[in-house]
Amino acid sequence: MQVEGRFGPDLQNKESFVSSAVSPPDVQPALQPSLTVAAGTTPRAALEAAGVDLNGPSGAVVVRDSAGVLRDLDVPLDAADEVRPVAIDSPEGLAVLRHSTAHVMAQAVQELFPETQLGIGPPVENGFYYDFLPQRPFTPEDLGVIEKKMTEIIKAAQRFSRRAVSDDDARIELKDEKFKLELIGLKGNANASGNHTPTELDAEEASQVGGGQLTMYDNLNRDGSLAWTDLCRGPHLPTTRRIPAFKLMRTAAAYWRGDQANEQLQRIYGTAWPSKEALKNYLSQLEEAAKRDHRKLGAELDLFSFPDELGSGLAVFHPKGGVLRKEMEDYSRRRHEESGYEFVNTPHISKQTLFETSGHLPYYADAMFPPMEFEGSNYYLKAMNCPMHNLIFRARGRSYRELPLRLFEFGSVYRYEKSGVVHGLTRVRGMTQDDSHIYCAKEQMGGELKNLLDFVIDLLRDYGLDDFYLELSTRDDSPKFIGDPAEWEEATEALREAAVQSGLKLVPDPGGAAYYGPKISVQARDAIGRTWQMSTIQVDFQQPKRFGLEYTGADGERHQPVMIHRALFGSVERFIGVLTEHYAGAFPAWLSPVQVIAIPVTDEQTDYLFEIANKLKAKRIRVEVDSSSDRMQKKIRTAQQSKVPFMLIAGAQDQDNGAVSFRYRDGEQRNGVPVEQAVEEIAAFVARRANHSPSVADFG
RNA sequence: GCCGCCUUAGCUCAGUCGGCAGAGCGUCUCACUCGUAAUGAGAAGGUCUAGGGUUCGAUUCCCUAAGGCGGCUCCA
Repeated sequence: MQVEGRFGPDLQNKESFVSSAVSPPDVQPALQPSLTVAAGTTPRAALEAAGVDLNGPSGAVVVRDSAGVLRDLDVPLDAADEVRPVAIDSPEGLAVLRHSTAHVMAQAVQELFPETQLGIGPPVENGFYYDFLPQRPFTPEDLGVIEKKMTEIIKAAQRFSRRAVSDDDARIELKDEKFKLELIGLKGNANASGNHTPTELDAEEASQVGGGQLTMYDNLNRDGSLAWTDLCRGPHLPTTRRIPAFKLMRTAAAYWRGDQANEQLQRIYGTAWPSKEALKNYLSQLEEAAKRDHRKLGAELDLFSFPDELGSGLAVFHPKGGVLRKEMEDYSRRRHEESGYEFVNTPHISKQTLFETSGHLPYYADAMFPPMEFEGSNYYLKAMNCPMHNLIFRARGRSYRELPLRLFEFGSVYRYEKSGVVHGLTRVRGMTQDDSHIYCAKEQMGGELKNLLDFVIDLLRDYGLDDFYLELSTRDDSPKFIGDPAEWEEATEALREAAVQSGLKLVPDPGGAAYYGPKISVQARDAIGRTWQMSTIQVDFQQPKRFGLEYTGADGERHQPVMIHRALFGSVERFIGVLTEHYAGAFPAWLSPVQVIAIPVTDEQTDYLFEIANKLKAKRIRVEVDSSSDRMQKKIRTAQQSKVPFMLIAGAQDQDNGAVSFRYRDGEQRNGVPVEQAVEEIAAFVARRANHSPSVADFG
């Protein structure tokens, strides 16, 4: 169970991608037949007797016993049992492969850098890492040297040999490994005091020591001599020879046990695969992902940049990025208008007292830009819009007849993100949220949340994202969560109901709520399977209280409204980043900064194309005529690289016929289309907001 | 914020073991007028991220800062 946990949803909240591209989610490996292992014999013997493959790219590397525990092939079972082989290319087999490769890497590191202390070395999505405390940090050149040493170890076909040890013996054996000693101590604590101690091991640490009997894994040379040893729960590959393909990827720093207060270790990440080909595929998928990087495409397509003069995490949008942004916003505004939202505007700065009222200060002061002192008051750049929307609600008495009151704003906020976390458009210091706050009566909350979730999903689909799952973030018993538990319960249930009703997969996220209320977040998978957190919907009982928000009910009494926060894009910047990567820069025609490029075969057709361009412009199509002195082929290449959906090409023949020729983004062409028809086709395609690239098949 | 690496023309990158810097693409000019992914020739373009230090001399070595990249931590 713990093994599954390590590769399950807990990894999905990171924006680590490629995973699902490599191994599609929810694919179950074919169930292996079970085999009987006699008491005192090894699983290997049973597998060999049954003719199970133990060497190929799908060969078995460990077995799963009847209790669900993974076991080494060469460790005899105490009692007879039914086991199933676990193939190296199954999710669990891959984890074993990667964990064993991590051991080989640690062995190589300690051989090359004998003073190096060991941290932990678990498998992770697509690979593994091992944390070290070396004499000096690793350099990129070190990786090559370590890889070479690893190859030697793999060629030596060292056996992974399991050996049980007592805690005391382990302490003696590992007296020079302070981090391992700490893990042994933690394991002891966890056993003594049961669950949920503050020092509880996480899944990755548990893979080192396990919960009960400690075990060591000895790497034995073919002559039986000891090459290396590590404290480890196992299981492992039979021998290092069973590692078909690996590569060290990068070095990084990581805090011991993930805590900023602890010592910082040097981490090396690697990847390992059941075949050279699988490794190659993985690496080319990484390349594909790199090609889609919105930071790179943003520069290439002239969409946006991050001038140093502005400071880290502050983007400027160029004209082409501006068009994209405007189209996105325009459509969003229209949909909000149709769905009963009212548009408001609020300033970017405010006196300190507002954020005191809202409760954001002092909790979030260090995530806000420092205040400016002015006329005896401290002014803050706003990091959130909600307090200002609350003031709008409170500006006059409110009636139940006005509820739900839905206030919407493209609100710019500024957050003082730490320097190390700023990343392209997805993590910035200045952003515009498509922010909305909905005030409703408690009785309306359930229905409002359902409608809201439908609206959100529907709108995301219109932008071409169509693969979603939801995350329900709830409170745990941490003291950071404030408010009445009954209210939490009610809001959580309302969110859960809305989520269930949506029919989407729901992943629980206990403890992940905001301090003031539970939330649903919508995760979207992009074109190459990476998941991104998009929209969030949050229930808040706190701010209405703090701001004293109330409305007069049908009963003539004053009531406190429920407040729902929601942002759909998250931020406009981030959404543009995600869409850029989703479409690899080849945006849907309706969002494309330039929708049509007209290319004359010779200069003779330039004026003719300008006339056609005018007809398109009359239909609000964004069109450019390439009247440069380049040759036609070059213009086509340039247009292709700019990823415009439509190229219109005209030569003398087209001009004589009052026609024009199409070249679509996929390189397909359609010649001799009458001008009026061509204009209509383009305008119609853009108007219907199709998200796929236009091609011949669309216009038959 | 922490650790490591990086910063040379608009972009991608060479290069100088310390002696006034180079390519391709892009830009501009001229010629070519061509039917679906690069016509040819020429020109312009750099205080080598910034500040300080060492040195006869620093883009190169050292220090500091800024920005970027990869992680960690964080993400209301």
